[in-house]
Amino acid sequence: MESFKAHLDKFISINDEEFASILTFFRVVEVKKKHNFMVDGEICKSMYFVVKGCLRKFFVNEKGTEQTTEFAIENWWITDTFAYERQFKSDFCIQAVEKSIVLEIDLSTQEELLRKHPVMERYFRMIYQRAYAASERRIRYLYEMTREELYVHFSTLYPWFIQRIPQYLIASFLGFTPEYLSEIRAKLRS
Amino acid sequence: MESFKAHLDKFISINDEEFASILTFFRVVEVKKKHNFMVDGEICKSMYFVVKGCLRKFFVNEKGTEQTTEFAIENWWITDTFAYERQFKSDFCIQAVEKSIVLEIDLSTQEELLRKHPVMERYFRMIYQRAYAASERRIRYLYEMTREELYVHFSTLYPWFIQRIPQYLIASFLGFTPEYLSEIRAKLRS
DNA sequence: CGCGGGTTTGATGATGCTCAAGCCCGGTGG
DNA sequence: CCACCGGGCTTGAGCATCATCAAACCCGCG
Repeated sequence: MESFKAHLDKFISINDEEFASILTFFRVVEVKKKHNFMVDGEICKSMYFVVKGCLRKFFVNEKGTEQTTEFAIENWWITDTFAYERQFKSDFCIQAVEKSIVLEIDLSTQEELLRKHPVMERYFRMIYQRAYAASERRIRYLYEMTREELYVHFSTLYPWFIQRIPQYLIASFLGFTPEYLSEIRAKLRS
Repeated sequence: MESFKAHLDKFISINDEEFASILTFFRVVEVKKKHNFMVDGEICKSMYFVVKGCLRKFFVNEKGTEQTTEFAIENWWITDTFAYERQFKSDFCIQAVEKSIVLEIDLSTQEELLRKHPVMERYFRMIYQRAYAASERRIRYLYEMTREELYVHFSTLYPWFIQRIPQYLIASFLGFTPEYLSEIRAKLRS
């Protein structure tokens, strides 16, 4: 869990004992590809921090196809924030894209953690601030770019990610059909 | 500023002296319609809390039309979070849609505030968490719904807002042209 | 009364989806 | 080792959604 410590160090300063104590609030989970952390219709109990691997969040639209709205790779948190905060049923699923190692925490444990370690209040403030900022930009891109531009932008920004993830998930994340992605790629190739 | 106190009370508990002290970190700004709080290309120095009125954030796309990405009404914060956090140039503008009263705070003052009143760390954590959750849902809607559905959804959820704001801004916010909004409305009318 | 910003209408065309089919390739069982 | 899946990627035809452009209209306001 050194990578989690290194991650925390980017936002707050804690010593080793403190970190050890903080760690006790989390549960380490190792899962293989396609493992479901969360299923829609059930209470969103936990949030997940990716130590290694990759998760995705998706929903099933009225046509029955899975629509990916978020990926989480190393050092990212993922959950259905709205449902988590209120302990509601989620209408999302969270699934492992690869074999992954994840830290899990549930709401009451997190509250306990925040009480015992108020510095974590600052940590989560910064994490959410960052997440929100990313989200703001993402929304802008969705407004600003055509599907083709989205793909080009994404693949130049994260070429390694394109390699790592199957194309139909990329298409699903960018909000279009695999067929159309295929067309775009063909066009770019020529 | 009782409304700001009432707003804070929803998240944290503070007494009157504490609130008075907190208030000193903010600057109260009264502006009229069309006032520009932020202009693109300039450093994003502050964040803004709307006490009364309505602000919007927009950018100008390559065709020269303004694209609204966010509204802030009473009890909402608004800024270019990414640029604010890093004190970068913003590529957004923030403008008053109506005559408004706003609380302004800049980054170093906010840091000072957080140092003096650590409870505000918790407040902002919750604010960002909420904002992020809203953003997540928004992204889902953008994936899930057609433009027409977006409009119907928005106008049933916030009918009073539709009254309050000119249509071309609604269209801009929902990501389509005023012409198309007009068509949708005509269709719904019949 | 005329001006101008906002809304409406309609014709035309691009973008991106649907559906159906074929292809490629790695894995599995015989 | 080969035959055969079957999942994912590709191709193409046809179609819906939505943008563009131009024009008219409406109405509040100076």
